[in-house]
Amino acid sequence: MARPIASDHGAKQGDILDRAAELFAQDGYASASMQGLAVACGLSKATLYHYYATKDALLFDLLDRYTQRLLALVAESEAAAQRKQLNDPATLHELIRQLLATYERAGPRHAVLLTDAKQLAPEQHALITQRQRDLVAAVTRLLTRAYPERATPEHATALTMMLFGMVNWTFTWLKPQGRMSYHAFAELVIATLESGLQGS
Amino acid sequence: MARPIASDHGAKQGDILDRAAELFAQDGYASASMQGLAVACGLSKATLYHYYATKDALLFDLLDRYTQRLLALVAESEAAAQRKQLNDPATLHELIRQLLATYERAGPRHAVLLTDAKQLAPEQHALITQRQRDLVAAVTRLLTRAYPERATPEHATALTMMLFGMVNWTFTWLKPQGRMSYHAFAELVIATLESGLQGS
DNA sequence: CCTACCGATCGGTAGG
DNA sequence: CCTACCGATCGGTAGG
Repeated sequence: MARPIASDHGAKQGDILDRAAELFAQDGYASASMQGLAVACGLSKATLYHYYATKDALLFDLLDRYTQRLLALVAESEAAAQRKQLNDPATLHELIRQLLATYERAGPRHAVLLTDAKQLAPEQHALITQRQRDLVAAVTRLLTRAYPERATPEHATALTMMLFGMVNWTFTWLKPQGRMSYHAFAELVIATLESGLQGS
Repeated sequence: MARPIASDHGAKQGDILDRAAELFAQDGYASASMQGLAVACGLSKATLYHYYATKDALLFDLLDRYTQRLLALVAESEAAAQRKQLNDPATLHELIRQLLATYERAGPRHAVLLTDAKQLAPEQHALITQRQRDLVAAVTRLLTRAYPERATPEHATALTMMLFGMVNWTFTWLKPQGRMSYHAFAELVIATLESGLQGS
């Protein structure tokens, strides 16, 4: 009978991914060494290689899980909006709040997604890119329903990318425990979508 | 008597920086090799090292020049606005058009600035970071004058970063020669700042 | 402007 | 025979 996998195998992988996200976000994937990651995890390099066969496999698992989580947020937000019987604009606003709440806890992962996905092998890179396209398509759908007059077929994608810009750019400047909270910033984004920056 | 510097020394440096921006943007600074850059430039590696003493010095020159250019845009836009006797919102809109027109031709440089500045030595990194802070401060000033009711002291920085998000994020999706032009996108950003996404 | 080559360090794997 | 791990070192390649 084969010996079962240690019960904390998955938990240790999760620990490694947390450390890797921090290290890769700080130094860049290519510059970060597996030796450095092993030390950060309190493991020997050989033990680290027990959990991930290659450095690439580690990066892929990190981005695979994270992009799946982001896609799941869309479904969750739509479900929550239906439960609360929200209208279309309110459903989009709910997703914006959920996205920023996620970014608040996933800053390093988001930085790695944006800067290091291109370091993956072409096939793996394509899979992650497709996930991001699916996310954009889902948000475009919500935004088209929320603001049908402005989000014409001609402009819907550009407006979606404008929204992703506002929200995703936070990884460069917004910090948990900073003066401006992620929650307050979400409301600022929503208010700007609603009526722009002119005084009321 | 010291041998004079070749008259095309500066021009060749410019060529190298153009190729380096493309290569670094594509592969990442750490993963791109000086050998690969030399080949892309049609030079031997030794000749490349004639123009830049180290790989770091090349990256620094690239980002030093580019951030200086971005800062100069603010001064130029303000001068142009004064010449045309534009009001405060129109002055900010002029800068948004100028920024996007610059990004249209500097896509690779912008990608390198956003992803690889952290690879510089701490002192050089600090200088580039300060340039970006100066740029943010200048835009915050324009935005506060343009939209004084919304851009309160409490919210001005966050709104500025929201604007930078919309505009800077283009490096991930907007392409010269694509369906949506940089000029059209600038107008979309301006319209959103003016009145949001609700139908008029 | 080239070929030849260095000291250092990388990702990944061996035996036990 | 398995797993979970260690100390040591491999071949290959980077910047210079």
